[in-house]
Amino acid sequence: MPTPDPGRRNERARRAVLDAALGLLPETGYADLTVEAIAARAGVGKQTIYRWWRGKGAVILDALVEAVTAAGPVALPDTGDLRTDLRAVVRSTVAEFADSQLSATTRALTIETLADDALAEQARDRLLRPQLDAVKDRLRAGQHAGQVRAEVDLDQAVELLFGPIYHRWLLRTGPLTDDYADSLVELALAALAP
Amino acid sequence: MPTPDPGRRNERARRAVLDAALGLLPETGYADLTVEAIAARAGVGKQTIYRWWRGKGAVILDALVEAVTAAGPVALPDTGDLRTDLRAVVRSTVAEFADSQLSATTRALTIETLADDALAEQARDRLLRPQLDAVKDRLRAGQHAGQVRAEVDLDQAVELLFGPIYHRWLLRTGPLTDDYADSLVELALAALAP
Amino acid sequence: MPTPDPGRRNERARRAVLDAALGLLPETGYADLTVEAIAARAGVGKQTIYRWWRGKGAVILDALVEAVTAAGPVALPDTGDLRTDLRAVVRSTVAEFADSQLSATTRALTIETLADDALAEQARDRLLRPQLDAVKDRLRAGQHAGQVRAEVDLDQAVELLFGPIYHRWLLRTGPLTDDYADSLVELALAALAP
Amino acid sequence: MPTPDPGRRNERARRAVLDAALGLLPETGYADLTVEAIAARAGVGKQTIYRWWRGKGAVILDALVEAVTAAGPVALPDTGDLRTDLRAVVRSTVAEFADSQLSATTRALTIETLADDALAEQARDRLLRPQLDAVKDRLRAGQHAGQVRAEVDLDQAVELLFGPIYHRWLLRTGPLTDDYADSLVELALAALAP
DNA sequence: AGTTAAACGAGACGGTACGTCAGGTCTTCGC
DNA sequence: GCGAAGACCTGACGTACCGTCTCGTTTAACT
Repeated sequence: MPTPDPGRRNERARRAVLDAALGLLPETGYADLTVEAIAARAGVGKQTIYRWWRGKGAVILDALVEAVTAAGPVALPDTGDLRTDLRAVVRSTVAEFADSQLSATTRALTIETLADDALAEQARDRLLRPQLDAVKDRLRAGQHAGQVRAEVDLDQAVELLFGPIYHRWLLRTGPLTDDYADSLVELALAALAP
Repeated sequence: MPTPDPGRRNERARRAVLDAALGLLPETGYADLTVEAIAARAGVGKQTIYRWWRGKGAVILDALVEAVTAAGPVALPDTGDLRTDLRAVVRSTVAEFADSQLSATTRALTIETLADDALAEQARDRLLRPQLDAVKDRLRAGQHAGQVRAEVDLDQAVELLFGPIYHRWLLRTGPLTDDYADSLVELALAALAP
Repeated sequence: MPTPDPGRRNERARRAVLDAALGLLPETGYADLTVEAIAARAGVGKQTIYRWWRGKGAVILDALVEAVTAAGPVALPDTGDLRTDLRAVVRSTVAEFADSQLSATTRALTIETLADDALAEQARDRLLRPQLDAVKDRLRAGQHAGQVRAEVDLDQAVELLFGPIYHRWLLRTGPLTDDYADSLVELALAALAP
Repeated sequence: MPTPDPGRRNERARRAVLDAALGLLPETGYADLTVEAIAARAGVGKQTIYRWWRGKGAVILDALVEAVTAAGPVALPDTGDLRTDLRAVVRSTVAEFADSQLSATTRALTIETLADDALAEQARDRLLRPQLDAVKDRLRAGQHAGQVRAEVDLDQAVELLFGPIYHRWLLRTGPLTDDYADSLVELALAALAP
């Protein structure tokens, strides 16, 4: 089965599949989402899906990447005040996890990610990395400005900011509110500041 | 067909199911684990599983709770030095996530947890809470000893310690080593110290 | 996959499948008959069909055998006059092939028979043999009565009577009427008579 | 999209398709023969097959007609001795059905013929009729020579000769040997002779 | 000790979705 | 504009498990 020729790919079919997948996700939930349903909704043969994707996980990932990249490049505001900027990004991240609609999507992808290493890599590099890198860049600027200790590993700093959110989201150990976001930023700043 | 009588439950069957589940998990991976396979391996009728559990997720959860509880009550050392004690617990947690065998189990439970709220609660309360509470207790002691700021929310403090590990584990963004554990503790201590 | 235990077989499901198959056959034609449709019509899972039969051919065969056996044992009249008796059986056979309903069934089975040796054997032994043997018995009686030459091979005699019908049916080279049946009997008798 | 212009037809493609079909037939058996496989083997697009033929049945038929007509016009020997001449043709027909290679082809065509009336006509007229007519001609000569009763319907006579062979072949009720052919001729002659 | 009702093993059942295969149509090139 | 190549939609294939439902067969509590 020689890989199919991407040059001959039907763009309409591709779009229809991605749209159908994104549309079905909140309706049925990820666990009950089936390739068959995506194909039906998209008006596409199942084979057309299996020709271009490895399964529903890959479809969802592509759909999300598409949706995110369509939103344009990620960039953090740099008001000069690190606290303000971090509050903005952490608040919006917390809100994203709190939103049941968006959260469903994240949940879907996380499940698939846990079961498929190749997919996990893709999700990390194509979806999350740009987000995380943007934060990292802002922190680097803060480092140059003397608001973050020079010896801090910025990757760890990013994880310090977002890891607790994942923890609370996965374990449902507390509310995901703006207040929570703010106090999280305070803790993180305390850890990073000179 | 009301709830079956737990008094008449066959202990041997229960054990066989839990053992079979735990045994199959690393062999097939969680996604490919089936109730049918568990029943076959356990030499048990499928109905016996469905009589006592809601599905494979519930079986796995029970199996893990059993395994953990067998290990005895959780308690953190209190050497008086907070840094030392936290290093110990964070190192061991990181090691647990790094171990591919144990990690598979965690992965399994996380997947099920993401797809089933009731199960998530159970997992949180019966499996994780004891762990987290132990750490929280140690931090409270530190607070009394003046090593942790009084106004710090200890739940958040715990999340600050373990959240980054989840982040790194889920996203595979870096190595899970003792060094990493130590520097994580440093960051956290910086955040918590007066 | 050790053969399933026939003792546990569900008779209702068996009947439903056979009835559905027989009912669908004239509606869709054999070529367009699908296992899926049989299962749906019978209100049965596909697996239940595949558990007990090798495919649609085997189902149809069973259905026909059942239908034929239900009609009771085959026996030719023996009026003493061989010509009369043969005319009766040949006429009815010709009529059977002429009838588009019955013919569809025969056609179905013949197709499957041509593509599956094991099925061919079954069809021959369970469906046709009784018919042919009955004729053979009648011819043997004629032989004893001196109406058929002693040295004639009775199997060949039977083939001489029915072979031409198959020929005309397969090749559609002429009408299948009572007149045809009668003149066929005349030819055959001329061949067999002393 | 009316019928394509036969003038522009690519002869090489036509030949390749027919050869591929004939070559694949004994390898895969008729039931498992696919248009896709024929196209692949012939190095031809599927559409090229569907443009010129209605399906695999039509391809096979054309291939066989081609093969037979290539062998030149059919003619029966007329040695003056009807028995001798019939033995020759019946023996060769029996041998043809006995040969597993040739038989596969006949089987293929018979299946298709049973499922497609239009094809059945074509097969009868273009493939079989010449054969049967040749025998009929020889019988007519015998009739003129007084070896066959005048009132015998020659079409039926032909069927009397070949029908039993079909019967035995379809039902696998006995061997297809020269001896069988000879005794079949004897029976037929007994039926036809004055 | 004998009775009886439940849990048990086994596995057939009606279903749903899987991932594959081929059918027949449509589209894109190159000649 | 035919022909090659092959992607497309369709729909059946045969398989794997689901969770439910009988079946006898233990097994353990109550006569």
